[in-house]
Amino acid sequence: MEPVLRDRLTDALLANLTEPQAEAVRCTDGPLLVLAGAGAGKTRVITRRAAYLAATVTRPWNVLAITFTNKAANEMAERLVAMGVGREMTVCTFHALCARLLRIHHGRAGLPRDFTIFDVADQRKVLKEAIAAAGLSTDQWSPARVQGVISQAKNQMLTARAYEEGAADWSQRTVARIYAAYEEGLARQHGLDFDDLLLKLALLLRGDAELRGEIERRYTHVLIDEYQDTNAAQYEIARHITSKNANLCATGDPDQSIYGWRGADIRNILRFEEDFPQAHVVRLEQNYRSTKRILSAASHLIEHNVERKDKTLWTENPEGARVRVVSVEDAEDEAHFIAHEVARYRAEGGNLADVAVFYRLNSLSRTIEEALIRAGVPYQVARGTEFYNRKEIKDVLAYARVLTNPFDEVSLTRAINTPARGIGKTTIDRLVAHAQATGAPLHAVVAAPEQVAALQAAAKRRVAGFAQLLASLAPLVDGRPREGIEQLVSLTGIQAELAQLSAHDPEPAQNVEELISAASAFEEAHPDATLRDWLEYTSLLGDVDAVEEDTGKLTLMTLHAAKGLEFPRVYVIALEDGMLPFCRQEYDPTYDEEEERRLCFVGMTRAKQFLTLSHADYRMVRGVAERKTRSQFLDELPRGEIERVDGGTGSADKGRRAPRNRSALPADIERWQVHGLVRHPEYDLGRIVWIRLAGAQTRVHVAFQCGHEQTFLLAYADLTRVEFDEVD
DNA sequence: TGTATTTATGTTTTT
DNA sequence: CATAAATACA
Repeated sequence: MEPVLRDRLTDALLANLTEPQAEAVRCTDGPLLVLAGAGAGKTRVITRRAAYLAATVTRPWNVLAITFTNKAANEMAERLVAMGVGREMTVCTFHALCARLLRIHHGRAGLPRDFTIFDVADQRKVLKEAIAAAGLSTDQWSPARVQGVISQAKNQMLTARAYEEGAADWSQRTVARIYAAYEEGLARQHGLDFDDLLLKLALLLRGDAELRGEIERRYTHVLIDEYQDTNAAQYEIARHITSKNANLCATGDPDQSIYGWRGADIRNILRFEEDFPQAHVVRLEQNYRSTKRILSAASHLIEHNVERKDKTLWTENPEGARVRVVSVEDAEDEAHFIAHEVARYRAEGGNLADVAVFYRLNSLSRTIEEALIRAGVPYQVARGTEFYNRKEIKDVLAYARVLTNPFDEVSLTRAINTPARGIGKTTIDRLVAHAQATGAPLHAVVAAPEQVAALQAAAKRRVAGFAQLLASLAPLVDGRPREGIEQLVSLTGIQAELAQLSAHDPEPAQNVEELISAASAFEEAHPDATLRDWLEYTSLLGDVDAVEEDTGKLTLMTLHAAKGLEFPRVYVIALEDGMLPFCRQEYDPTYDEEEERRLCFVGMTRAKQFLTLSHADYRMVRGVAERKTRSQFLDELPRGEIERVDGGTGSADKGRRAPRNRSALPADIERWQVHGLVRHPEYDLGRIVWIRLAGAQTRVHVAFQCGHEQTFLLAYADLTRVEFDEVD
């Protein structure tokens, strides 16, 4: 770059920054920790810093910037282009970086070239097989739970072997067996799960000094955003790729650490100065986002955390309106209140893109969505992965995946009978059995069904037909994404089937069309990408990545997804005990009150102008109305900044709400016992076989005299207890 | 074999 | 409530 041009660029990059911000941009040598409070302009600073590095001490391709979401990466990359830095800088998430490096260095990592990334559903299938293979039952070993344990282990850098060595009791030793079988299943299918991406790269770097050197020469300067949410594997990767240059810039905020449940270790950021004794630390504590009142409310809340580095956010922004705490009777009223207020805002000329609703649980969006539809308010939900979980989309992608990686049995067994071509469970079981017996990969058995003695002639013919279809589709994976998907949809017969279905249900066909558009859009953004590349891209997509800007729509998302975003008008709903802070049971061992508080803090600090917090007296949870008390967090807010609002009761149209006193446990619940007698209007007398006490979820299993047996949700069941002396 | 219906069962949050 | 698995039926 010409010196004159360069000076002009660096001047521009330092313009309009406060002194600490400019310091974070200018400090190019050695480790740097930027402790940036919420709304302190962190994104702006790191983007400028990346550009500044590229303009002064190094070249764009020597800079690696790691963000938390793909969306953040794309936005940063775009801004860099606008600043004249070009597209050569590496800006991506940890997971994308790992996928890329493992792909390039698959040989050194001991991975097959064609490995694919398994999503949670695929993982679940492999895990179920692993549980069966270990001779265990899924009743006792819930796949969901084991999946969680294995994921946690991988995040802590524990391989199956290491986990087994550390197993302290019988239960852990059993999980170790399942873990080992699961790894075997994944390896056989050439699959990596999300956690593997991090784990495998960390292990590769740990044992390969040459590769470390190579990467360090390539990336002389590394930036990692949201450092407070890195886990052990990410931490190790970060250390490995920066140990020599030590040009690591970590940015983050301990008060916004909200991924502890996923293995994120807040200590990674807290010990940065120990890891790098020569580290320079910059604190950004001036908030440019929120009004004084919003900031004050959020600050008061977070100060209730005990394990916390002291930090005081301040702002020169106006005082603003008070933070509202809205009380309503139930979720319908809450939704009605928000929908109508937003509709009014829109009618008065407001832009819906200014408005966001945050909640702790995805399931809470439904009531809000219904109210918004009724009020005619357009909205988008940050749930990108949901699209890719639809049956018809998975069907199409199963083909793409099996073509990319023939060893992928999850996709192979899905594609083999979609659309239905008479290859059912029995046939598949026989193919699998043959593969197991001979040790041949399943795809090879499918390609040569005539060798499977157990198969009937007709079945052999059908399987051979499918194998032929696959072979004819094979070239598509190295072609263009859009054309590949189009060909695939048409040649497999999926298109024809969906077209036929369209009269009854047009959605699947539309979704497939949307998938083709998505492939098309990717193609435009990445002119030389193949179907294979697109597949990898889709498997790394997250929920927030689907959020579009300037759509003129209101945005709904979880509090977790909201991190890093900002909106002029924010609603945080369901601030109730057990919802936010969220807690499944009294004795929930994973409960972390401080993390829940940080989550609430993150939500509140997204708001620029107006912040509304709401709570309801009743809320339906899993189909049962539950009495709720207001969240303790509401009582931790400063009285002076709060305005209490009665959201009105019964304002919503609750037409089909059950009028009877359903969902109440019988008053004499403590006298119900096993072997006790009960009466039911239909089945009459019965004896209680077992009782599972679980609050509103309490279930009883009754064996009736008539021979009928049934489990009841006690709150709903029309059962009455019968004393012995009432019986004839 | 494939589809429709019933029934059991379970849970945050995400790359 | 919502989904997945199990079962009944065409």
